[in-house]
Order: sequence, then structure tokens, then C-alpha cells
Amino acid sequence: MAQPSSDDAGRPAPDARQMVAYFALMEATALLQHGVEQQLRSTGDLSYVQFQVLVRLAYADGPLTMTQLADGVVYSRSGLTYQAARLAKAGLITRRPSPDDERSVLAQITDDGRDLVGKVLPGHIEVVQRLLFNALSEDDLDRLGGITARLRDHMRSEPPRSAAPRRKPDRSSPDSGADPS
Amino acid sequence: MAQPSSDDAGRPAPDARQMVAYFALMEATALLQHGVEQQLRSTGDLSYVQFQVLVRLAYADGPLTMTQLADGVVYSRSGLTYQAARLAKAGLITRRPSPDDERSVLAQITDDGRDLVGKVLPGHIEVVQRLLFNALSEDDLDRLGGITARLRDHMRSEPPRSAAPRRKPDRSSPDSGADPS
DNA sequence: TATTGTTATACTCTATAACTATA
DNA sequence: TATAGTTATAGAGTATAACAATA
Repeated sequence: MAQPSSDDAGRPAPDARQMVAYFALMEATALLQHGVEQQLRSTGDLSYVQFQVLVRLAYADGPLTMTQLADGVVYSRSGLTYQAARLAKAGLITRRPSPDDERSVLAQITDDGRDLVGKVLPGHIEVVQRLLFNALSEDDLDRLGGITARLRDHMRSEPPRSAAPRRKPDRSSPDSGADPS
Repeated sequence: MAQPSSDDAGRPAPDARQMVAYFALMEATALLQHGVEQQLRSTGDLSYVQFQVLVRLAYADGPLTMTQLADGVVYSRSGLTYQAARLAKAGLITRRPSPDDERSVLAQITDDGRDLVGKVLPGHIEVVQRLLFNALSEDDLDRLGGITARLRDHMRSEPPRSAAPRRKPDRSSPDSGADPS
């Protein structure tokens, strides 16, 4: 359990400061997620993932395929199938085979789904306001927004090494999947 | 769904910018958590919660009671009991009744537990380094650390209104806890 | 009575692998 | 063959409520 508070290489021991920031980030976001999920659950009986799916569909131009929907929302296909089945059962979305490609399924939000989003969103924003932004200055907000946007892009492009997820080439991906099977 | 994307006053109309920052934060941290959890799982067969418990015990001065351990780690007592049972079964911690207070249980990390933390931690730090800090400048790091620390403190002191956790015996609010008596 | 912790139970969620059907 | 999606299954995790024991 030796902690490298100081390295032989004379480095200014960045690890300690980094780890403090890391743990603060993890705890803060855990608290935020917890608060947000409680609001979604109590107001609309929705998990955060379900809320994301609904919001995506609500703001999409039209129906989306499951693959489009899965992008960034859930980490396995079956997970999305599960959630979509749940939302469909609750009457919040519909699913039908795509006319263009019979393999695909088009998911579309229903009027009930829109109503629910409309019902849930104000309280959602309010919680975020209270938990997150009430503690931030204007400067903080800009910085946090900039930093997290950069982080998001960075992590999107650098997936966990040990996991090798199913990269989905959207249109023109030069990446040729190393799929050992 | 009307959104106040713009306002005449210089200051307000924060919602659009705020929500962008919020979504960026949520997605970035989801990616970070996912990466970190994969490393912990593949390297040490640990969830993040279990890792937290182990680390807390590893750096604690001595054994901790379940209540001390639960602080900030898990959101229900039974959840901690479940995780502690799991860790004990794996031989990573021990539990024994406290001599001081027979109601309490003292949890203590074992040598195997320390070994596992020592085994997992370097890779953990490496993942965080790669996913998080490689995308951050020194300035970013300081700012993110400062902001998230403030956020954490803020959220700790301002629990979700609708949830009313056990932390505060607030006598005057008969919340929606459905306590018929 | 209040606090500490466990147990029983039920449920949500996620991932893997096998599967179907279409391209 | 490759892709889109579902299903079957299995396990992890969490919360609630009832419970026992101690303070």
C-alpha cells in the first residue's frame, strides 16, 4: 500500500491531487445520479435509462431504429430490448418493423410518452438545478461544461481497453473490427 | 416543450447552457464509471461499491462499524450487509461483534483483502489516468477538482427533497414515506 | 424506545450466448 | 456471411419491511 506521494523521478506527485479530484468527481456524480433517479422514479416511474430513451425519441425527428437508439444509452443490445419492451408495455413507445429494412425495428414515442416526458421534465430540471447548478457560479458552469464535453469526447473515442465493445461503424468508419471469433 | 433557449437579460436563459453541461457531465461520468468498473471486475472481480468498501477499510486506522462504513458508500443498510457478506465470503474482510457495543459489527480488512487492493489499485489508477486525466490539462484538473469537491459538499448537505433519507431526524416534515401510525 | 444490523422478499437491471430473420 | 434484433438465462444489485438484539 505504498502511495507514491513523491516519485524518484522528481515528478511533482500528481497522483494524489488527481485521485482527490477523481474521488470527488465520483462521489458528486453518484449523489447527483441518485437524486435524479429518485425524482424520475417518484414522478414518472422511470429509470434514468428509460428517461434517456424517451427524451431521445421525443426530440428525434421521427422514429429511430434500435441501433440508433442504443448509441450511447445502453451497453448491450439485449439491455435496450429489455428497456424498450418495458416502455412499450407501458404504452410510452411503439415498435414496428422498418419498411426499408425488414431486420430493423422502428421505435417511436407515443402521445402518452410525450405527456410523460412533459410531466417529468420540469421536476427533473428542478432537481438538477438544486443539486448541481445552485452550487456553481457562472464561471464554474462554463468550465465544467467545457471540461466534461472534452472528457466525453475523449472517452467516446477511447473505449476501455480490456473490453473491446462492439464498435458500430456509423457510416464511414475506417476501423476494421478486430473480432476474434 | 418550450425551452427558454434565450433571454433578453444578460444573465438568465441559463437553462440551455446548463442542460448541455449537465448532459455532458452525465455521459462523461457514465463512460468513466463503465471503464472503471470493467477494470475492477476483470482484475479483481470487484464492483465499484465493493472496491470502495475495501479501500475505506484498507486506509482506515482500524476496523469500522457497518454504520461508519455505510456513510457515503451505499444508500441502504441492507445493501451494505449484502456487500459485506459477499466480501466476507470471499475472505476479503472479517466481521465480528463490537466489544464496546454489542449491537455493532466491526468490519476489518484481511490480508487477502489488502493484497487484492494492492493488486487492483495500479490498474485502477491507470484506467483513470487514461480515461480522465489524459484529457485534462493541469488547469482543468484543478478546476474540476475544486468544482466537484464543492458539488459533493453541496449535495451531501442537500439531500433529494422527495427522498428524505435517514440522515436527519427532521421532526416537522411528515414526508411521503407512507408511515401510517 | 431508539439504534444496529440482518433477513426475507421482490424486483430491476445488465450481460452473454444462442437464436431467428433479413440483407 | 454479416447485420438487426430478440430470447433465454443467470447473476448482481438494490430497496422495503419485518425482525432480533442491545442500548
